[in-house]
Amino acid sequence: MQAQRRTQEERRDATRRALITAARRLFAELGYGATNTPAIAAEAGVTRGALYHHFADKQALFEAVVEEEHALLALAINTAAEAEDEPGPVRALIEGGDAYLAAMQDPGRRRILLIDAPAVMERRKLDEINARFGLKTLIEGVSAAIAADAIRDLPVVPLAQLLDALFDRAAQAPAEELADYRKSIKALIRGLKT
Amino acid sequence: MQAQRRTQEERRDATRRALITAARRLFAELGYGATNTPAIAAEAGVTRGALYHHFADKQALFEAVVEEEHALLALAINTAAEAEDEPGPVRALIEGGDAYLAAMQDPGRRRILLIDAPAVMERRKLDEINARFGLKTLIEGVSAAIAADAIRDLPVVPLAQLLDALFDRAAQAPAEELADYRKSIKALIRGLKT
DNA sequence: TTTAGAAACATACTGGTTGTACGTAACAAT
DNA sequence: ATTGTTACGTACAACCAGTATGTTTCTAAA
Repeated sequence: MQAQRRTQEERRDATRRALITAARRLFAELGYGATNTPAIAAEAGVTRGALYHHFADKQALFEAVVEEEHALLALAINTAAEAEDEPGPVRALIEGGDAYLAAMQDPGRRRILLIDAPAVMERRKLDEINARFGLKTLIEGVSAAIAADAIRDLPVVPLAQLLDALFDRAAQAPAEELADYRKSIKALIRGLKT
Repeated sequence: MQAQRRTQEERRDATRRALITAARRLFAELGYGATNTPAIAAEAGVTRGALYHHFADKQALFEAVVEEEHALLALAINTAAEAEDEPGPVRALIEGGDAYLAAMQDPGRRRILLIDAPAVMERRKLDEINARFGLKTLIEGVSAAIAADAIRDLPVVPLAQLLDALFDRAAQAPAEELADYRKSIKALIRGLKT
């Protein structure tokens, strides 16, 4: 079969995409440690040479996966948020959290973002990604709520981090207990009302 | 030098201790992934043969380290708790949290318990250890607070998990922001009051 | 107190994995 | 066409986890 002529950028993007997709699949299913580069390359239909041409090492590939997964997650949440009509700032926080929990129902996504990423990536790098995506929305939400005098005046970033921690933990709860977690989270957030 | 005669149990305990201590040092400093068994054995002053005689694999050694670290953590917290005189159940939760945060100021401990353990160990095993130590205390505290009608009636275990998540996140905050985190946590818990 | 057996190690080896060096093919520019 | 550059493929070296096997130390019974 004759290889069709492609521009370098097309070639590059295609194999990068194949690699990231394959890696995401395997990282999600097996975890970072149990996933090896031969398997990733095979799943992507390329050789390890291609992998190490596009990514410095296995960790760099993982970081690319994490970045994309965060972007997809943010997309899912924002999509859900735009469907809602403007509620109060406290309700917005709770509903945003619900959207987050819904988007986190994929076990692979949990494995990558909540379990492996903190262990594999440098703290700084993960924080930076977080700041650009999920946490950013939360900080804005908390800020708005405080500005509207809807919740107590507390340090914004720490409070946002804590709410983030609540949702992260709830996301890892067994599905049948999710409702109880949501109930408690609602109570915790509502307790912040002025 | 003549090897003094030791009982098997003494030999066994001594090398197990040396291995766990050495492993704890290296896991704390380098993380699980970057720590290799030759380094652990060298640091412990034994060979890898001894390591694999006492532990099934690297992961089993790590789990032993986690178990001990959790025990030490619980010990530190309980010691601090007994120094306090009996406060109200809500104050008890907050002060218990402060003791936890104080005991978590060791970066190696954070690395092992909060970063690596969730990624390395099976969920079930880690949950089981948690249930025996830190979380157990929290569940009791939450239970007592609800029984005393000091906080709202919410599902105990989920709420305890969520509070645990709060403290875990706060423990990972930069030292200079710890005060802000504690302030927000206090507000969140106090907001649960009936 | 010798001796058989078991437990506690040490040594040697194997398979697998990561990262690199180097070679080749595809595209780009002149 | 050719020359350089980017995208890959192949071969290799280092390392590491785990195992198999040998050796030493302790235990206990004869």
